[in-house]
Amino acid sequence: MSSRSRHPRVRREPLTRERVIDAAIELADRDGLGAVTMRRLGQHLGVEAMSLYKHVPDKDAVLAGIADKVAAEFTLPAPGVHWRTAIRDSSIAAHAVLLRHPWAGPLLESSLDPGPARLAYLDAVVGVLRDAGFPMIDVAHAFAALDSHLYGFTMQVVSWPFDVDDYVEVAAAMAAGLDPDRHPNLAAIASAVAASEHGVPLDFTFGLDLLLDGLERRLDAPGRPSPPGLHRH
Amino acid sequence: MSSRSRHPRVRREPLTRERVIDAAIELADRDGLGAVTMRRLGQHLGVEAMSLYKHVPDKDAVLAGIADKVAAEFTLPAPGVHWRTAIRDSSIAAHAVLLRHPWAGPLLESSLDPGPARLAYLDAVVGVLRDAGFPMIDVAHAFAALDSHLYGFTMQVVSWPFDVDDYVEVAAAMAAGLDPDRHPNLAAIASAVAASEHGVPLDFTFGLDLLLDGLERRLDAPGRPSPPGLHRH
DNA sequence: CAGCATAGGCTTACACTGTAATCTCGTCAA
DNA sequence: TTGACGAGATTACAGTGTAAGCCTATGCTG
Repeated sequence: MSSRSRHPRVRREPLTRERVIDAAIELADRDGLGAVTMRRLGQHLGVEAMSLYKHVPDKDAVLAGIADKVAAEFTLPAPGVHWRTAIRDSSIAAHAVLLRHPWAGPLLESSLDPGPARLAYLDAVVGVLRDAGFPMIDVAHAFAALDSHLYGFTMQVVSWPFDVDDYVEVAAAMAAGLDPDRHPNLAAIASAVAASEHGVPLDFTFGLDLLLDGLERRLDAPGRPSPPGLHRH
Repeated sequence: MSSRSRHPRVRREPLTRERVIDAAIELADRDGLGAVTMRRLGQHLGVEAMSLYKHVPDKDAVLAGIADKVAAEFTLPAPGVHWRTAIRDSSIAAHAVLLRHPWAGPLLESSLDPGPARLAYLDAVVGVLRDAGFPMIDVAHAFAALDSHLYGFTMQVVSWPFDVDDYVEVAAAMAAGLDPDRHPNLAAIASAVAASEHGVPLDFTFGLDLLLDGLERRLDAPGRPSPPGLHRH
């Protein structure tokens, strides 16, 4: 029986960096990153805004904190599996996480010094590529390309504010709004999407597999300065 | 001689949406997007903040305006050239433009309704892919992948606040700051980069060519549901 | 030429942001 | 019991976007 329970006064759970950051994630998930305000954050925790500063140096620290907590949701590439499978699966999982927290992409990609969770993820992916036998320079290149696809593609999808299921409907509206004389190709693609029942054409794995194919081929044909021919046009 | 010149009173050039947006671009290029403030923008134009609202509905319109003006700097894919060359060149050019305006990437990628310049670019790229003979669904996929790489990669590079030339130096500092026990692979790659004289390893064309290779192969081997085998692991 | 509507700038004001400085008070060690 | 400390509250300030209204030189109309 701690001294706390001896006092009948209702004492709310003490504030913590952890609790602050969790609350911030809730807020961001529910109302968007713009809703994460020191005052609203405090209000969400039943506390004045300035009290947060006892547990967090400033707002940037909150943002870095929630970014790294999202990175902690990433699944590390599985060890002992073919490098391609490991990377493919972890990339898809990371993409799914970023879709759950649509506000996190820019925070993660542009953070100058990554938090521990992101560092762990980076190290694991780089490790898989190294073990696969890629030369160091290719590891750097491959990693940059994979990460670019992850964040670039996710941001693209996220900027669609609509539910993924309404995709066909949105495409129809877009097709109707486009002038077919001025933008014939966009109109064509929009109406093609609108007419299809194929569901959502925004497939993360398309570009991912393109990259992985190229990397695999590069690994099989070493000495070649780049994928077969055609490098400079 | 217009009536204007008859008056000796120094009359500053009248405000314009165009002039507002140009000034905003100057501000953003010089001091970052965060410096683009209605008040500072007005100050830059010798005018009170509220006067801007006579030419622009709100700040979002300014942001959309400067985003599209950046898109207007893109080089459209050249017509009458092999599709791969056209896309490759225009992508590289777009990447260069985004490096000149490091703040523009997120604005362009996440703008809900693109401005005319961006629409023209999108239409041109989609047109090249269509003419190349890609089936419609692949056009959508290919475009998404290429755009993801463009913005994803650019954002990655841009978040490095250092001059590109100091890259080796930065890598050395990073290698020194990393715990080789906790992050052996990152430490290895950082020190490898630091030790090499290969200049900057962040090469936009690496991932780009990976994607283009895959697309080309896909075009040559139709009927195949995806690049050779290995699609699902 | 007289008069007036209007466009294009200015002033003020308000709600909201991050955060520095200070104050209060309950808890715990000596 | 005292005294220090630490967590929360209060107040205050500079800066943000922008709504509402004012003021005046311009240019059109009679």
